[in-house]
Amino acid sequence: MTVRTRFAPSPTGYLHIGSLRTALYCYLWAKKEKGSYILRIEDTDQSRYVEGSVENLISVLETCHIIHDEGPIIEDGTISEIGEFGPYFQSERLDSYKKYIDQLLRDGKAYYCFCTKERLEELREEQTAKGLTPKYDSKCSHLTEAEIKSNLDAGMPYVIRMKLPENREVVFDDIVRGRVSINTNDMDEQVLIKADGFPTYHFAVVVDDHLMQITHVIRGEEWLVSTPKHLLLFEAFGWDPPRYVHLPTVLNADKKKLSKRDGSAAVEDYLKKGYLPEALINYIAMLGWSVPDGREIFSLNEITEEFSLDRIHKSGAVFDVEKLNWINSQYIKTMDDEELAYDLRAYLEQTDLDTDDHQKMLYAAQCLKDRISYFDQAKAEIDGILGEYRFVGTPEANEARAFDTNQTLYTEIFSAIQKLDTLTPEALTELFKYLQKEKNIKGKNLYMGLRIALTGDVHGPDMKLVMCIMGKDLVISRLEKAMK
RNA sequence: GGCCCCUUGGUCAAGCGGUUAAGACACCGCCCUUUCACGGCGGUUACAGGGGUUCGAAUCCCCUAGGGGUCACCA
Repeated sequence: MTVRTRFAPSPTGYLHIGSLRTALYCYLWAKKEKGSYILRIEDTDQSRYVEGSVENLISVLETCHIIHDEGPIIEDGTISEIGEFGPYFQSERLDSYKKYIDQLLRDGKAYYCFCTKERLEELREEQTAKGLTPKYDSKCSHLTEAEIKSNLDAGMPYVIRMKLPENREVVFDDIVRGRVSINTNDMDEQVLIKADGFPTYHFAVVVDDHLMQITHVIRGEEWLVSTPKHLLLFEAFGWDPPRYVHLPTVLNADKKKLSKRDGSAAVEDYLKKGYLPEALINYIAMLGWSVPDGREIFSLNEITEEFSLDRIHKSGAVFDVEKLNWINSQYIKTMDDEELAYDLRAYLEQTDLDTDDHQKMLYAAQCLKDRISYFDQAKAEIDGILGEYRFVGTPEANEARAFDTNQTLYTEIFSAIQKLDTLTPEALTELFKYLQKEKNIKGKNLYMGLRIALTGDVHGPDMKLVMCIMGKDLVISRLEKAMK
């Protein structure tokens, strides 16, 4: 049987890091097995719909190279669909849900419920007060046919609930969790169709996974305990259920579920900060999955080759930005200067560096390549070079000023630089080599003083590249200032 | 609180009855070096606790503790 997986987000905002991993694993498993990966939009809660979030979702997944075989796509700014199992928006599948809920109703596997929200709330309060687990009391399942008809005729609002067998142990074999067992007595008679006529997740997911011939449901751990309900529904219809794969939670540093409040839980945030999609995907893939030999840097294709569901971890994993930084820096190091210079443009626009000056951008790329972990850090580095000249009064800088004493040396550098047309690393290397030899001066004494004179700092990237980025004019004017 | 799930260093993790318990990030030290960084070398740090089973347990079973998830007409 061909493997078919699906990622089924609801369009309620940005794409969460944890969701990205779910999507990635769905994609990986489908590709690994030469199957299909489907994107389905679970928009059954109209009140939570966020304008533009579908478009955003699709574009973020696309930049991360997680491309679906079926589902909504964006062409020329408008949304259309590819695949033979559509529509892929649940809000457009209401006919299917209607058909199947009627079947359940006929078979006595579901029933109308006319209880008001007020009664449900009171019930909950009572149960909670008694220390019981809140749960619907099945009142409406005892309604006679005549009562139901008259309620319906009277136009009473209603929901449809699923009928649960009593005291039955529902057991299933989750691919990462193993055997999981839950008793129906601990379950609630879930609403399947809401008062507005829309299905709940629990109903829609079962109908759609069946109709779309999904073979593996790969989703977050938060669905683990509701899986028996879904299984019971599959059983009620006489359908074969898919295999289930419940992924461990992505945690924050406090070992709580990573959320918006932790700063960056949105994939877009990382993309904006200048993390490479390839690196992000690489890191995310390793959060909860690994290979025996310990390799950690993988391309998407390589991960696909190696991927297997049985190596997915059971316990939650803390999202560690430090490690992400390291992985991303590894990717940056493999970029060539042209590539890096191009990517850096957007991040350096607010600095004094002329991003249209290709040569200088190349110098910037060279000198930042193994200093930054992600692109956004480039700004501070360049500001440190070109920004406000600062003879900062820090103790560190003051101490280092001890080097800044050889005025004749600077005079010599000054005139040598003035003779150069433009500054190049080669020309500067030659100049400094000559000076070191002629003046018998230690590299440290030469460079340190120069660095302070030019940048007012004691730390920074390679001096020659710094000077090339500054350019002849700025170097000269700062030297003049330092010599006074 | 009920139910379900989880538990190897600070973090990600290898391990699936016999290992000196890998590796990576982070941290510390040394080397390289014009500083910082990069890189190289080395180091500190772990099987939650207690019972079993076994000649032998990180690996199997039980209990305890801790953590997480879930208990909506949200997904």
